[in-house]
Amino acid sequence: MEIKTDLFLGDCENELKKLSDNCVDLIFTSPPYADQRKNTYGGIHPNKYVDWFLPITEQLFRVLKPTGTFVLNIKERVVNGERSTYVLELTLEMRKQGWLWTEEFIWHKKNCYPGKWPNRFRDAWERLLQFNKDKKFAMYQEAVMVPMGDWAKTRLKSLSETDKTRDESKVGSGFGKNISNWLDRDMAYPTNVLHLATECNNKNHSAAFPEGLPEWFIKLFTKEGDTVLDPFMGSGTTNFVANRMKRNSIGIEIIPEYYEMVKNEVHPVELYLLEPKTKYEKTQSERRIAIR
Amino acid sequence: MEIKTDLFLGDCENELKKLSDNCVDLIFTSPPYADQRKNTYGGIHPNKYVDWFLPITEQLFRVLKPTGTFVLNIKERVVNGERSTYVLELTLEMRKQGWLWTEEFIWHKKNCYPGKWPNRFRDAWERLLQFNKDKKFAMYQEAVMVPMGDWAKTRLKSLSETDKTRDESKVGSGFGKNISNWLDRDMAYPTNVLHLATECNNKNHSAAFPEGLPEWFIKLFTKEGDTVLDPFMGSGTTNFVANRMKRNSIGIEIIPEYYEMVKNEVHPVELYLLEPKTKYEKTQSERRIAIR
DNA sequence: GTTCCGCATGAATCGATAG
DNA sequence: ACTATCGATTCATGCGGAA
Repeated sequence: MEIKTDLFLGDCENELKKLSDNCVDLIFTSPPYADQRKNTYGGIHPNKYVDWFLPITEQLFRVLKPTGTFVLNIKERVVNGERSTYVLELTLEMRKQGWLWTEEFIWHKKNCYPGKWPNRFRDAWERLLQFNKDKKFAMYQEAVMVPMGDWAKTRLKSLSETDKTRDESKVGSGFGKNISNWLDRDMAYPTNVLHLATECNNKNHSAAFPEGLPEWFIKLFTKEGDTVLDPFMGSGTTNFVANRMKRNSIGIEIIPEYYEMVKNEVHPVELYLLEPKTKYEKTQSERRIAIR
Repeated sequence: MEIKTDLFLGDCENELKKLSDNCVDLIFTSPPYADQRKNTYGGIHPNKYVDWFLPITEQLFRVLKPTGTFVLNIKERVVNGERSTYVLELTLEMRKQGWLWTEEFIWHKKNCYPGKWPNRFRDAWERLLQFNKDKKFAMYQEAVMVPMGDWAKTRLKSLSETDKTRDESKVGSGFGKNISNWLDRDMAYPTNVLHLATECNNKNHSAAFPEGLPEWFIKLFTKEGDTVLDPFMGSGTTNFVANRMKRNSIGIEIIPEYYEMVKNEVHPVELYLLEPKTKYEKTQSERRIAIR
């Protein structure tokens, strides 16, 4: 099976228009959060965020297959002592576009950013909003099952050592209580809470999320040979993981430095490049170059 | 210190009107979830939920002290394959009433019940929405500190140079300067993700949440002698915990069976009853009976 | 080979000060 | 008044080198 990685350099909304309808099985992305990453992405004001994002979700709706899934990793920031509401508003507006808000997964960030404030604790979670076009969508639950033999170990591992210490310090939390219920099973299904640490010691590139995050959703919502799209590619984590898992992938990035970096790191045999017309003066079909 | 537990039997909105302004330090409650089925307890249709709840939150706003906090335990149900949006809408509408949406805590239900659906995993989390009247509110962070991770033990031996230089070089957020402040620290501040198991072995009453949940928020947002309100008392978990923790509490319950059950279980010395006027034909002040 | 231990760093937030 | 910048504060993790 030949696996392709198509990379687009340019504005997300514009580049998406070059994709045909119903061609993507999974969209997994983490857009720039409002007023964050100002130094790189310029920062969208919380009040403008929904207006900025809706034209993009409209394109995403178009390119997603009817059986496909859109997973949006996002978290609202604190402004003036209060959580911004743009994620809530965005969800409501996306439903008006036809999206179904199927589920909300929680990414529990085991090693969240430190800090202390008089009225707030550390923020240790982010949203993973699942949207679909149709009530019927592809889902391969078995692919993310946890082997039962390792269940206790894995489950305990999912709660970090620190969490365990804290559990034991509580009275009667009895974590091992229900393990006996599972002894006669081989595999267990996971829940909608994911326990993952952020990757903070990656020298080359600092990804917004760990590889385990897209990996889990790629397993769950696609099979080999399917196509994964990340319209805010960044350092390309989604695309690298998709490639490794034998899924085709499409990445869109507006910052040339990131685009170049990903382009150079994707395994050449499996890379297709689509650069802006202005750069090479080629037609769209000509611009699809397979490097071998 | 004399600790009182005031119980009201009746409709939540009506009973709340009997309370004076700014008299409550913490509101902790888990309202009946929206339900399509009619004629069940709390069988409010998802489409009507916001309209039904807003008059109640208006009263809650009135009775809460300016320094007080409202913690709402809620989770939207799945209706027709989709998550209902009433919690999102409620949050937005409450802000129009003057509430500040300060924070959203996650209750990770470690032992949620097994189950299998073709397009959905087990729901292992619920929201704990924190609302305030003012940016300044009472918060006792030290009361909920947790054991620090093991890393601290080894960390303290070294006092490496980088810890100091990082601050001097001013590279983003620093660790450095005041390492001596926490040299002997063995406790850390928690995050906004709570790991608690549901209580499944409670014979008498099936509580919506484990005692650890109100306990944590009562520790965090009140001190001894303060007043806690649960406008949807149910089996009285909030009130029992508050009482044990030497906080006054108020409970409102519309179902007589629940009301009677809680009334009989609260320690008599500390119980004040406020029953509907129609039942005993007494004035409000007369109805305040201390049983000793 | 394990285990241990040092270490960089991460979608942060608040309050004060400056333009 | 209103926005922009800056300093102060704080944990946990996985990697890699050492024991």
